[in-house]
Order: sequence, then C-alpha cells, then structure tokens
Amino acid sequence: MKPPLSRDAIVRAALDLLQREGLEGMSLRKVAAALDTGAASLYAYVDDLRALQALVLDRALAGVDTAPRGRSAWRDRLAAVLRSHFHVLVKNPGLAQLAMKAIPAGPNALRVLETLLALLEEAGVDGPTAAWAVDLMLLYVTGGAVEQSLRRDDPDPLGLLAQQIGAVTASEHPRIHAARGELVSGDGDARFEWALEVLLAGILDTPRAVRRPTRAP
Amino acid sequence: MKPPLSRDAIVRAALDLLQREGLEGMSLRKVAAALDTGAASLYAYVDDLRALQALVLDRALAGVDTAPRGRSAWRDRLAAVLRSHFHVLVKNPGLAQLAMKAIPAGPNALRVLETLLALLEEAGVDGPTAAWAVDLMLLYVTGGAVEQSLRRDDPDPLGLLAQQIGAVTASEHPRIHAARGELVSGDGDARFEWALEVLLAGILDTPRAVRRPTRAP
DNA sequence: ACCTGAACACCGTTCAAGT
DNA sequence: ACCTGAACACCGTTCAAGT
Repeated sequence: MKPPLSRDAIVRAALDLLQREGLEGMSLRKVAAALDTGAASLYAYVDDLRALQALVLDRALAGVDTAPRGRSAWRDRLAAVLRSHFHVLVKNPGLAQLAMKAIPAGPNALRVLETLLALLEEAGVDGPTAAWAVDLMLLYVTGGAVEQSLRRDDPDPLGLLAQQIGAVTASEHPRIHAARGELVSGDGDARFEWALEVLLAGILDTPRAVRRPTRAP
Repeated sequence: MKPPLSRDAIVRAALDLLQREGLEGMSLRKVAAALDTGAASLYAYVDDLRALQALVLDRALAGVDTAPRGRSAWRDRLAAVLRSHFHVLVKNPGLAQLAMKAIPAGPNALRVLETLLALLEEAGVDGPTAAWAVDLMLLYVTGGAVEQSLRRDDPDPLGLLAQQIGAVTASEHPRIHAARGELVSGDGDARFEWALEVLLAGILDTPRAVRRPTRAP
C-alpha cells in the first residue's frame, strides 16, 4: 500500500509541503505524516532538518533554466538565466528565505554557477572579477526574491513598510516623504530588470584585475 | 528586587540574548526567563514574536552611524554609512538573518534611509532612480551580511560550499574548477568594498528617468 | 488593571524496544 | 538491518484564575 520510504520521496513530499504551507509548514513531523510514518523514520535518510532543507532547495533549483534560447547575445542569455532563478525562488513561498539560510551547494546550484561563469567569460570579464560577480548577482537574486516574497505574503494589503513610509512627514524625513511613492512601488519585475542593468553595468566597469595604465608613466 | 517589566527592558534583554545565543536562542521564553518572569507576561508589552524581532532589529540599527566625518565627498560618506550598517549586521550573530525576515521599518531604519537618499541627491541621482537605488544597496548590505555571518558561524573550518566547490572536477564544471580559489576566498571586507564600487558605478550609469536623446531625431 | 501558572498545540532529535 | 512509539527538551500563544 504505502509507498516505500526513500530520500527522494522525502524531498519530494517536503517540497510539496513547502509550496503549500510555506517555510514554517515544512516540518519533519509534517513531512513524515504526509508519508504515513513517524518523524524518527526520516533520520535513516536525512541527517537533520538543515540537510533536508538544503536538499529541498537544490531540488527546486532544478527548475532554473540554464540553457535559454541558444542564439541570442550573452547579455540576453545571462538575464534570462537570472530571471529564471529569480522566478523559481519567488514562485513558491518560503523558498527564497530558505536560500538565505542554507547556502546552496548542490548539483543544481553548481550548474547555475558554471553557466553564469561561462556567460561572464563570454562577456570578456576576467576570472577574479567573474568569481565575485556571480556571487553578487546571486546575492541580489536571492535577496530580491526574499523581499518580493515577503511583500506578497504579507496579509496586510499595504504592508508594514508602506504604512511606516506613508506616515513619515515632510519635516521629519523630507526625502523619504518626497520619494514615498517610488519607495513602495510594488512592481517587482521592473525593479528586477533595472537592478540587473545596474549590476551588469557596474561589473563591466569595475574589474578587479589591475589594468595597464592608460597613460605613460 | 526585580526590575519592573517594560517594553524597553524586554527589547534590551532580547538583543542581549541574540548577541550571545544567536537567532534561535532568542525565544520569548528565554527573554522572559532573563527578566525573571513567564513568557505570557511579555504579551502585555509586545504583540508577538515577530513584533519583538522587529523592535530588536531597529534597536540594533541605532548603532549605524549616519553622520560620518562631515567634510569628505558624498561618495566617501555614502560608503561609510553602508559600511557601518554592514558591520552592525555582521557583528552579532543572527541579526542579518533577522533583517531578512523582518522588513526594517522602525525609526532607525528610516534615519538610515533618509541619509542615503540625501547622499544620492548630493551625487546628482534623480529621485526615482535614488528610490530604487537605496533599496538595492540595502538589499546588498543585508544579503552580504547574511552570507558573511553564515560563513563565520559555520562550525566547519572550511564550510560546506567550499567543500563542494573544492570537490568539483575540471571536466564536470571547468569554470568553477578554475575559479575555485576566488569563489571561496573569504575576505569579506574586500568583497564588500568591491561590491560597493560596482553598485555605485552601475547606479550612476543607469538612471530610470528618460534622458534627452544625445543626437537629434 | 496587571500579572501569571498551567494548558494547548506544536517543534527537532534521541533511543530503547520491537520486527 | 530497518523501523518506530514514546520520551525529552524545547517552542509561541491563550486564557482562566489570581492579586
């Protein structure tokens, strides 16, 4: 009757739970219950909760498309990979937050990493710069996804931040008051595209390798 | 004998606990115990755990220096504020992760926000761009602090990510293999300074406002 | 009004005892 | 060897009962 226990079945059940109930809802006890067993039984296949979370994260990252339309320029392909990563994290609640506590180091994370390094190489970015650049880009993807998830899952229609910012008077904080519309504008995708442009422009402009001086000494 | 309960005493005790035991160690029960009372008593002063976490975060952000040496260029002052923010988050374990789950919207967060907006205005950045730019910079500060905290608090001397990356073979992922030294180089402060340069260069180069076309139509 | 002990509904993890 | 029920040491939150 009952499907046999396995690491794979456990991770699948956990991811399913995460999607439906969020990060707090993905407990060992609930995963076990979903598989018709007790929490203790999971320890035969998984070291502990942290390890399960890392497995769940990497399984979800399988959904990141690292081979978008083959013929376009490196810039478009880079943007497409990062956008795909971003959307995978935003799509199901809790995953972005999970990515912030469990450093992704599984096979799918490595696949994404390798792809990004290849694209930066194609862009002419030197090795040391590319190494730090992928870290920065992935940090933004994860952080931006967390921010967008929090905003979306907030039961408040407006959100605490928006309320606080709306309550700021011009005499207290004139610039916050003046920018209050722009600060809370919820258009997550437009922000993402703009941030991508910023990061790329900055990275291309800030190589770590010492450049040969332009003028003679 | 026992000091009277108050919101302020609760937040202070909680921050103290956070610094000594990390995010998991800061429970309502332990905060109550530190104040010689029961957890239920805290609910007279604080809505729930989330609210307490937000208060603790903002209290810690009081340590962010928004008025560094008055006479230097906007760029140096901007870097100093962000560096101060970064170090406050990194200094005590758990705070950076807390900043990722509780959107900071208290008075100290607003003070930092206003300062950053003023500095970008001084830099000649237009309003809409500045609004998104502060968000991006704060996202990096928080994300970078989380990453550095995780690395530091990892009991592993090397860390899981470093192990995984070290184990990657040249034939699997040639670029990760080639960049393995740079990818895991733990020099957090150098990375921070580089990332700051990248962000500033990118922001100055990517205004949201439509620019007047350079050439005639 | 303010405070609190006990209870409720959960957790992750361990371990002796089963098959 | 594999599995598991019960136990252990925790959680956040509620609420009736105290002063």
